[in-house]
Amino acid sequence: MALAEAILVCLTERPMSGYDLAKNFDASIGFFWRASHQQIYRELGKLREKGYVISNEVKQEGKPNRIVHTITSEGKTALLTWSKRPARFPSLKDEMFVKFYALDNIDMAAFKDQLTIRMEQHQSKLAKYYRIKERFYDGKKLDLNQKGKLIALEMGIDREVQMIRQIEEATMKIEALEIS
Amino acid sequence: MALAEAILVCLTERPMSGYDLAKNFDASIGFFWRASHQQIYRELGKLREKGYVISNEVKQEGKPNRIVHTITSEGKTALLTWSKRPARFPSLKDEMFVKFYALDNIDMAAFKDQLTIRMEQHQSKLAKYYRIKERFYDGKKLDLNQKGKLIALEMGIDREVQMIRQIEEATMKIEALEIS
DNA sequence: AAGTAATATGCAACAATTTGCATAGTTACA
DNA sequence: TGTAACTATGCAAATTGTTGCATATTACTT
Repeated sequence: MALAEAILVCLTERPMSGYDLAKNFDASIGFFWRASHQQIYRELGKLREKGYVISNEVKQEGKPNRIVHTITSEGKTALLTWSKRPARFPSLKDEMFVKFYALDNIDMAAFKDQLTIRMEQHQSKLAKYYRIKERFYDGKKLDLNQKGKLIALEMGIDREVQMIRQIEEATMKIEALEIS
Repeated sequence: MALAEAILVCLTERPMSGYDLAKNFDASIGFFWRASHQQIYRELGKLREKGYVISNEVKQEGKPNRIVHTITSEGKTALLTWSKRPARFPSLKDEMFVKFYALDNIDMAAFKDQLTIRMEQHQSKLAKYYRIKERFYDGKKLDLNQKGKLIALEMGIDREVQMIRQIEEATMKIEALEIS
C-alpha cells in the first residue's frame, strides 16, 4: 500500500489539497504509482485518522473551499519506517503480452493495429517525459530531492524508449511469421 | 479483467485443473499476468457460470480428485472478441520509483541495500527466462503459438536486462550524489 | 444563451487483488 | 518417526482499484 506513502512523499514538499495531489499524481509521481482522485481522497481520510496528516479548510471565494493537508511528524516517521522496508517486486500485468500467448486464437490484423496504437502511446508518453525533463531539470541547479526525481524520470524515459523498440521488433517478427 | 482471458488462453492448449493452471501461471503466462491460485479457482467458477468452460471431475486414487476444465466454443468466441478489443495500457506501480521521489526523506543506506536486492531479483528472473528459452525453444521446430510465446519471452528477457542495467546506473548516480 | 472545461470535493457500488486460513492425502528425506 | 514438500481445492476478510454519480462556481467558447 504505497499509495499512502506516495501521498506522504508529495506532502513533504508542501501542504496540498486533494486536488493538488491528484494533479501531482497526473504529472509526476503518478508516472510510477497511478491513482485516481477518488483513491486519493479516500486515502487522505485514512491518513488523517492515523494522525499522519492534519487537514485545514481554507476559505475561497467563488470556488469551493480547499482542504489543505499537512504532513505531521508522525507521518514523517512513518515514511522513514516505510523507506527501510524492502520495496515489493512490481507485479507486471500487460494484456498485450497475454495476446502474444494466443497468436493462434486471436484476430491477427486487429492485434497488429493494437501494437501500432500501443507504440504511439509510448511515444507520446516519451515526448511528455522529455518535455518535463527540459522544462524542470535541464540546466537547473538541483537539490537532492530533485536529483532523485530526475533519476526516476530518466529511468522512465529509458523504459519508454525500450518499449517502443520492443514493439517495433515484435511487429516485424509477427510480419515475418505471416509471410512464411 | 484479462485474468479470465489468460485462463482461457491456457485452456486452448489443453484441458487443465485449477492446480495445473496455477502452475502454468507460475512458470509461463504469469510472467506477464500474475495470479494466485485463489484468484484462479474463483475465476474458473465465473467462467463455468458463463459457459466458457465445462468442468469434469476426474477420480484419482490417493490424491484428491481433480476438476478438469475444458474451453467451450463459446469460450473460444469470447477469446476472439477479446482479442479485437484494444489492450489496456499497463499501469505501472513500483515502490522503488516512489522512493527515488523521496531521497531527502528516506534512509539512504537501507535504500541502497534494497536496490542491490532488487537487482539480484531481476538477475534470477533473467536466469529463469534463459533456462526456459534454452529448454523449450532453442533449436526446436516451433508452431505459431510457440513462436508467439517466444516473442513474449524475448521481450521479458530484454526487460530484465534493462532493469539490471538501470538499477546499476541509478546506484552509481546515487553514490555520486553522496560524495559531492 | 447554452455548453464545455476547469476547479474542488466526495459517496457508493462494484471489481480485482492480497492475505490468511482450512482440509487432506502422498512422497521423499534425514 | 517426524517434517517438509507436493498435490488439490476452496472460503473469508481486508484492501485496493475502477466506474459512475453528485454538487457547486467560474471562465471561456460557440
